[in-house]
Amino acid sequence: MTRTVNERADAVAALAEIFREFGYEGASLSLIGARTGLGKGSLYHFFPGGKEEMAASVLAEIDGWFARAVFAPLREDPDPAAAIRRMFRETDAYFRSGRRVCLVGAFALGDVRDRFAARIATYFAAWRDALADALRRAGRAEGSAAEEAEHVVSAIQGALVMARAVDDPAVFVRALARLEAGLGLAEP
Amino acid sequence: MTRTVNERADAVAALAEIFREFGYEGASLSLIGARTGLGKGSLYHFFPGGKEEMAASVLAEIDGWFARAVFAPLREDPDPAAAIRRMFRETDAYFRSGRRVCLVGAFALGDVRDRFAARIATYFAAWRDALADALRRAGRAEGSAAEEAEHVVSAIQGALVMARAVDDPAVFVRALARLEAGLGLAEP
DNA sequence: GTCTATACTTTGATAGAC
DNA sequence: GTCTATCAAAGTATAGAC
Repeated sequence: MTRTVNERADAVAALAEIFREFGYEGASLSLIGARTGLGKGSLYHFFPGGKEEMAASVLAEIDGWFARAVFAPLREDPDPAAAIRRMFRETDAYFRSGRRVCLVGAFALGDVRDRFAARIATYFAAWRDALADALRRAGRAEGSAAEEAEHVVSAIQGALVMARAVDDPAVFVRALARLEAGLGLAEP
Repeated sequence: MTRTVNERADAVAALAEIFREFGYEGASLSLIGARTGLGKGSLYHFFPGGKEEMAASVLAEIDGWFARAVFAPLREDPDPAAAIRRMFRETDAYFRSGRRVCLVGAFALGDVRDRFAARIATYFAAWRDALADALRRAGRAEGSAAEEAEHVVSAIQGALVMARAVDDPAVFVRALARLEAGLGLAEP
């Protein structure tokens, strides 16, 4: 039994890795079938909308994970500095210390930008705004918080690009450390 | 006469825009034919290796442009601070103030990463090392110059990703200004 | 050099048996 | 739910006339 997927949630998780590795156009249905161990029949049973619905489901899953694990704490944790430190920890873990790319960023640069434009924009804006909120609650001035948040989110993306480009995950780890230190939060 | 391309160099320039817009897999030969006004026969006359040779030629052209306009001055200009300021100006112009994506970065995240891995890595490493060299010559300590250069190059990439993701080129302009100011170079 | 026509493969997607 | 068979369309690439 080479079956690796038993329900839709498993399928979405597997699809995420496949899209990360091969991109949207590069992930053919035959490749997806081989990787998930699911035939086309099963795939279209889970995702009647075909490949586009598969990718949309993956993006929704990513969005949901970040909303729960990162954005919500940034907005709601009574200790905003702790929430920001947690953001860096979760980000490092999620991106496997630079060995995993950001699918949303890859889609933003790639051929499917327009197809998922709304969801891509929402993901980045939500991250930036949640971080700005935490910075404000931690005592930053309005304008400074917004600018700093935009910088951190965009620099994280850049570190993922460069880590992958030069094939050195340490680039990402160094960037996270530098960004966190640059915010000058009190240690717990 | 809808012909838009008269020689190989024109074809490479047109191909660069097409790959930027649609990605490698998304740029089909029929699309390329339609955009360049060249038939398949002409395309295979210019690029016997097919699409892969087209993309490789584009990457080589980009690499060459940056080497001449940015990397060489960073290494050779007797005034390293001026070369760094020039780097920011050229980068802003090249990426159309955030309206153009970096094809090398897009390839690094995308499905063709492995195919062009060597050239992608070289581009990023050359930029980082040339900038570190200029920073060193401008008086930075060894370790600080390398770290700062890595940060600037990766943050530029991230700003391009985010500008595209939220569809706001101003993100890129703000990032360049912040990075340049952060280097604390004397104004000319 | 450039075009048209075409070979051959793979794509995403559907239908129907079980 | 899952499989096999199959579809039409699009993919890259080649051949040959001009």
